[in-house]
Parts: sequence; structure tokens; C-alpha cells
Amino acid sequence: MQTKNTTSFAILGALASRPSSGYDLKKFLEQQIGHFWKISYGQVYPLLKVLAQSNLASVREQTQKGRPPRYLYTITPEGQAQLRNWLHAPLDPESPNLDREVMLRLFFGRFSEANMRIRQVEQLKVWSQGRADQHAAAGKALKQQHESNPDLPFWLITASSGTAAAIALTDWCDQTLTALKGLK
Amino acid sequence: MQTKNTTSFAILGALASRPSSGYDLKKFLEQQIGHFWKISYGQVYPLLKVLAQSNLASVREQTQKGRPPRYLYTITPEGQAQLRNWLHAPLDPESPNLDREVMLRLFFGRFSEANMRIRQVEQLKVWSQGRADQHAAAGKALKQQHESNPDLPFWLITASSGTAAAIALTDWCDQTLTALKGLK
DNA sequence: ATCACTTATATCATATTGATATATTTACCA
DNA sequence: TGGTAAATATATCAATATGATATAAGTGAT
Repeated sequence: MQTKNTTSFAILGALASRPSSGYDLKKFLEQQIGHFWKISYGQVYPLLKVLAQSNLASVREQTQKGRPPRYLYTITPEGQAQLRNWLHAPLDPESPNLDREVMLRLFFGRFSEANMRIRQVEQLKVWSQGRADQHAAAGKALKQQHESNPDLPFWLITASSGTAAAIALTDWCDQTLTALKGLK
Repeated sequence: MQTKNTTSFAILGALASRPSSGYDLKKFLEQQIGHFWKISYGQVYPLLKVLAQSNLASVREQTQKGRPPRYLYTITPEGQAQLRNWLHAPLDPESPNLDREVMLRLFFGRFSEANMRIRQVEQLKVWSQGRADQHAAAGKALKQQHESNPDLPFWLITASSGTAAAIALTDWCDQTLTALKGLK
């Protein structure tokens, strides 16, 4: 569970910028990456415990008058190493969520090598171009195989949403590559 | 569980076009709408049973030599009514997945009223424009509040992905509206 | 004749969601 | 001054969903 759980790296990445409580993390990640990566309390609190048990983060209890105690988590050197490890690990082009994976890594780009970041976005671009082609081909196949099917116009519409999204992703990769190269 | 489960409407919608087994459904839906709506056997088989118990679908067992029996599900008149019901139900603009919900309904557009389809895509367009604005505003806020934060360039990049996706969605709505109006 | 893929149903451990309970402080309005 | 809404903060849990796997036979290619 904990080994390949990407959300735990999201938490680790957030901790790398500053120590936080579960509440902080949820609020921060929801705000910044909520549009492509969901996190819930049901994930955050158990994962923080796992992180602490695995020595990737350390806990400090801040007792407060009246309020429940605040558990402040800090990333350990081992946690930083694991984070960097994950950021530089090879991408799996078979992953159905390569876009979200790359975006998440990019969000923590401060902790990765500039060349690696660029290479990963380049890989994502190739991937999304492939997807665009696949969706376009699927649309053509639909037209031929379901010529007189009354569902066809609607099926074509949803197919077009796949193509559109893939093309938009490709464009975003281009813009991002420009931005990343300007950063070096 | 069964009442507000959108995936069960996806299954119902697929059954509306032709009777299918769980295997058929999984393959078909994965192929056609897998890019925005995930289905797994772990959902399909239990949901089919629920559908049959609720009288929204009927089962017919096709015994085959050697192979395990094939259970062919057919939509009932009650199921068709429920499907139309869902297709015409008001959209919840608070839903974080309004885009996927509208796309799913559109995929089964054959069974809904032309005007309703158009209205829903118009609503989605307004929604996605709002999102684009929100993401743009969030980007500006980031620049001001984290001016000297080394994370800033990376946070801006992921923020831009939100804007880009929202704009692409808005454009797709426009194209879709044209297509839908041509259909009337 | 072997290997890989497709057909077909089904299950299950694990993971996730989304809502809720709890309890206090702060902010704001009238 | 009182009221009430929102923010702070942790935690849990039932209901769902995921993803992989088991089973078993047929099809097709080399």
C-alpha cells in the first residue's frame, strides 16, 4: 500500500517545503493541486502515520489550551531522499494517468533536476500526441462501423472530447517546456 | 448506493442501445468512454444484479457448451424511464465533475430531448468559463503572495494546466453546441 | 503443438471517498 | 451583548471503487 502510493509522495513533497499538520496539508494540496489530484482526510491522516513510522517524517506534538493537540510533521533527510528518488524515477508510458503524474512531479519541481523535468514533459508530450492520434482514429472507425447507428452523432461528440483534451495537453506541454527552459 | 450511482446509469444507457452481458458492457464502455469514465468488473457485475433486482433490467441465461453461462441483460420499460429521468435531471453546478457528468449524458444523447442536451452543454460552458477565471485568479494570487518563494515557478506551471484545461473545455462546448444544433 | 489472446463470470483484499463527530476560537453583524 | 457562521484541527467509518487475480475454454497464428 504505502510503497506505490503516489499521494504519499504528494504529502512528502508538501512537507519538503514546510512542516505541516494534516489539516494544513489537506488545505494546501486541495487549493493548489485539487484540480488534478484529490486528497481527503481519510488519506492524509493515515498516510502521515505511515510516513512517520517509515522514518520519512518526524512528528512533534504542539499542545494547545482547549483545542485538540496539533501534530506537526517535518520531513526527514530520509524522506527528502525518497522524494528525490520518486521525482527522478522513470515514467511508465503505460500509465493511464501519466499527465497527472507528471503534473504532480512538476509541482514539486524545486526538488528535481532541471534536465529531468524537461525530459519528463517531453515524454508526456509524446504520450499525449499518441492519445490524440488514437482518439482521432477511434472517431474514424466509429464513422465506418456505425454508419447508420442513431447513436453515432453522440458517440462522435464524446470521442471528440478525448481528442480535444489530448491536443490541449500537447499544447500545454509545449508552453511548459518553454517555461522550464527559461528557468535553467 | 444504487440510487445516486452514476455508473449504474452508464450501464443502463448502454443497455438501452442493445442487450449485453457484463463482459460486453465493460468492453464497450471502456472503449468508448474509458477516457473520462472508468468502469471495472467489480462495479459492473454487482450493479447489473442491482439493476435486475430493481426491475430496471431483466436477465436471460444463455447456456453454452463448455463455457460458463452468459447472462444477457435487457433494459425494461421502467429502466428506460429511469434513464430518461436521469438524462433530464437538473445539473448540479457544484459538482466537481460536471464535465464528466455532461459528457456521459451526451453519450446517451439519443435518449434525451435535443433542447435539454443543448441547455446542459450551455451550462457546462458557463461552468468551465468560471473555472478558467478561478484558475487565472489563483495564478495571480500566487505571484503576489509567494513572490520570492522558490516554489513559485513550479506552482505557476501546474496552475496553468488548470486554466488550459478549462479553456479547452470551453472551446469543446462551443464545437459541441454547433454540432448539437446541426442535429436538430 | 505451443503460445498468446479473447471470451466470460466472479471474487477479494486493499484503497478511496465523502460525510460526519467533536470541540474550541475567531470574526462579524446587529 | 448575543448569536451564528466560519475556521481550526483531528479522527473515524460505512459505502464504494480499484485492480488484480482465479477459473475455464475457445480461437488463431507460427
